[in-house]
Amino acid sequence: MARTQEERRAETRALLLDAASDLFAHKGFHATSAEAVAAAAGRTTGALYDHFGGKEGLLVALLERWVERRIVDISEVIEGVDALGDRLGAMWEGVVVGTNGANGPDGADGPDGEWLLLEIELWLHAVRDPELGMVGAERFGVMRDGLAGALVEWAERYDLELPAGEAELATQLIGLLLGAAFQHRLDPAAVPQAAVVDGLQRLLGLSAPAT
Amino acid sequence: MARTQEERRAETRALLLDAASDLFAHKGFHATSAEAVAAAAGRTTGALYDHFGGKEGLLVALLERWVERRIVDISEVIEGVDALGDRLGAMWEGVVVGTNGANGPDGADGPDGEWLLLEIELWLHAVRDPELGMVGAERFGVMRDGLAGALVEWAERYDLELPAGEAELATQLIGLLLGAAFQHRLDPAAVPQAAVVDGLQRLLGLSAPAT
DNA sequence: GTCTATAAAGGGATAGAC
DNA sequence: GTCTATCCCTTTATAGAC
Repeated sequence: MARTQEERRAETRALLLDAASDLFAHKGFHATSAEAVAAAAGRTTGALYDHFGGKEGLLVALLERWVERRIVDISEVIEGVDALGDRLGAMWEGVVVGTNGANGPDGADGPDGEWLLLEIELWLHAVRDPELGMVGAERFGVMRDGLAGALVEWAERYDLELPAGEAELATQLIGLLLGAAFQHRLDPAAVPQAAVVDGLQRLLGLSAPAT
Repeated sequence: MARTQEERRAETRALLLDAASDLFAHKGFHATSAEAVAAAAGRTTGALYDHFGGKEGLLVALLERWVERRIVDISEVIEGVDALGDRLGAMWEGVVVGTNGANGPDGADGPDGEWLLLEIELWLHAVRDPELGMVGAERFGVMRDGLAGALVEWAERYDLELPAGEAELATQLIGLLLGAAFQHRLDPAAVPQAAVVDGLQRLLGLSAPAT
């Protein structure tokens, strides 16, 4: 019954990270107090300092986790292409409605697009701090590589010719997804899913040629 | 010689706004103290509170200014199209290397891409606060409309057919520009100008068709 | 209209109890 | 391993001088 110390410690760590993930996304790093994070996690600041050494440590841990997250999803989507439009649509849904890592062992949470919020929050910190910047650069590198690889496989399987190098294409697709999500968040009606999917297809050279 | 009170007041206001623009971009809103803004502007907090009522007021003022900025540039660029690639390249340069409003009457400043930093910083605040969110939505609406109008003119003048509605195209072009800039900031080498211009052209239906 | 001095609050970090 | 209590610093905001 009684879990080991190690299990309990791991759980506390996870709870703190998830709480921080939520709060940093919704309120921002500086506007979130260490105590608020601890409280949201059902722990106290003592535990937080023991695990992460401070608020900054929490941010670094999130950044490291950041590198791994959502990469699988974004390239998996391309994989089994039946109707490309549907798949690209799902990809877009994932970006817009995406939750961050807060959905731990215990299931659903974070219905809104908090993924994007955390993404931007972490990006800002990565850009402002050279140390963290390298981590951020790595993250996007991994994302691009993953998507680029998926594009190559996809092109081979269906014997299609990519309109540009796969690395360049990956950069553009991710760019459009992010930039569209950016606008969508402020004004969803102005960025319908069809517009995004349409743009992605055009980038892939799949548009219906003009009349 | 002695300027009127009104002139001096306007100058103080401008100095404070420019200083806030810089600091909010580079350090973030919450990490910047009101006193730091005042000091950077060569004034004191007393003046700041008199003009803006507090740090929050400074943010709101910046957001309002935000709506107007950079819109002209982004659509002007499309206007006199000789070599489209060059123009799109200039557009990209403007986004990446762009300074914010800190280049007041006195000339050059802000060599790096602080425009993007402020853009993201303000976006985050706009997204988190419904009140500010409407201002942000307006900003992007105006940007899109401006670019959409320019696209229509451009298509008519050169008798080209746009591959999608001008509103949709504007959304996509701005999206790609932002998303690419986003990646570029963390890893410039991974996002060469050619890749961005190439993507923009493909979105405009101007790519060399696949073999 | 702007500055100086100060009050009041909030948050990060630590030490020691349990 | 986690919690409680506390110290100290920073920051916001104001009140009154110039």
